[in-house]
Amino acid sequence: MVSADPTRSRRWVLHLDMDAFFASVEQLTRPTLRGRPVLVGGLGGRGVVAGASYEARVYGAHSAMPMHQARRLVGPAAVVLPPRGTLYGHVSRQVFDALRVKMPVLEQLSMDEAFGEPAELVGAGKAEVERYCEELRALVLAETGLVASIGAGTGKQVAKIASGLAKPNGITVVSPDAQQQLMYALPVRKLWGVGPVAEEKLKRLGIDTIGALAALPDAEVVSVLGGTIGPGLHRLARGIDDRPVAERADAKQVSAETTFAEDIVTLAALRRAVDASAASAHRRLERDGRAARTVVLKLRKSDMSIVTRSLTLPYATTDLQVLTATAQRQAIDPLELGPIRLVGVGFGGLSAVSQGSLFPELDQVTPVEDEEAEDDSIGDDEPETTVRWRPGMDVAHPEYGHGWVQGAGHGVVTVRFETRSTGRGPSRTFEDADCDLVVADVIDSLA
DNA sequence: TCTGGGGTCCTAGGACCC
DNA sequence: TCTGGGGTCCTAGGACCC
Repeated sequence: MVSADPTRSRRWVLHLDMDAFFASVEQLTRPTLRGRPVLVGGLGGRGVVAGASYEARVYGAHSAMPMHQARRLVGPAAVVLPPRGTLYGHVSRQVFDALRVKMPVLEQLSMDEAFGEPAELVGAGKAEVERYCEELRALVLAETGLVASIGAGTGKQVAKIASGLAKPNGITVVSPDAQQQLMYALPVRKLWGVGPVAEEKLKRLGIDTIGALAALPDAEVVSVLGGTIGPGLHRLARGIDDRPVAERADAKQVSAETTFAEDIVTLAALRRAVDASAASAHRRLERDGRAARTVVLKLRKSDMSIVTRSLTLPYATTDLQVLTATAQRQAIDPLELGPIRLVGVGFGGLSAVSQGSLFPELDQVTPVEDEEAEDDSIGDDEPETTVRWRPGMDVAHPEYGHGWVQGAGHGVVTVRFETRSTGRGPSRTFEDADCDLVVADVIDSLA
């Protein structure tokens, strides 16, 4: 075993992971849902679970599972809600802002996960690390009302595995001498970077566990997993993981994509979808504040294969018309390509300043002919009942306050009036057209 | 009624430049 | 007269992560 530098080997890396984050935020802000099996995700036929409460996991539901399947597993008690991304982002910021006070350097992996490597834990013992993690958990709970689990170990890989073991609502500190025993027994898939493909390759060689991978000669690992990925994974398997914890750089691209309930089969329909995706990605670009040079069009066919086309402009721009036209230029007629289930537009080559063009003559955007613009505009949505209220929406009423739509249809809408601090609130039913009921800010549900 | 949406990184070929 | 080598940028696809 290589452990060259003793100060390195005594560092502690922490991995903090919010428990069932999306579902927990729903249960926090909508007290009626506490203790109930909540599924957050797409409601349509092609939706998948983005978050499942522990009450839902008991039935076997988990994230990335098709929603209809999760629903069937959980049964009639299931509460299915559309994601409230803005709210999760807001709470996520609360979590990590609070943590940064204690741990200034955080490597955030997603809305609900981050690594930390606190300087004051260098050389600390297990009990001290546990105390520290308990303080972090208390901090998160006090700040947000939510529960986080934390794993600790000599490196990122072990810390991440440890936080998985700590869930729900716990702490797992893996000391250096316990590390190998723990790791070697785990399936190789648990290694960060081993997905379905690498797992299958290793399986064919009879390599099922991290220990078996660790025991393989270097050369063999390289021949199976490649010269770039292979050596890194081999080191991780052997418990060598001195990757530093560092703040993430700015995003390299922003994108927006949509899967349609029914496949797109005409060019006109594809054009409309590209317009919508470009506009949506453009909103992200504006929030980001940078300009883009490269425009990527992504199409997923009905057989799930992905086709991408990209074009790089001579200069970076924030201009919606230019970016949209560049995306449109890359569209492929579904008559040639086949039915399309997903359309996405991404903007890359992001640079801080939006420069004017050095070559204005190149800026002529060849307008895309809007062939068949008129036809085909029916049939992409459900029957024309202007649905004002959808389940899961945040609403407000002058008398009852803030609430959320539990059910809508047949000319009436049922609203549960409650927020984080109210406890379980009353439900009331209104006429669809009731003027007192208005759409409300999702953040108000945290009150 | 199969399989979301937001990302990262790597590979590999061709164009182009010196 | 049949042929270099290195570097960068662009494009397309794919594995992987949460």
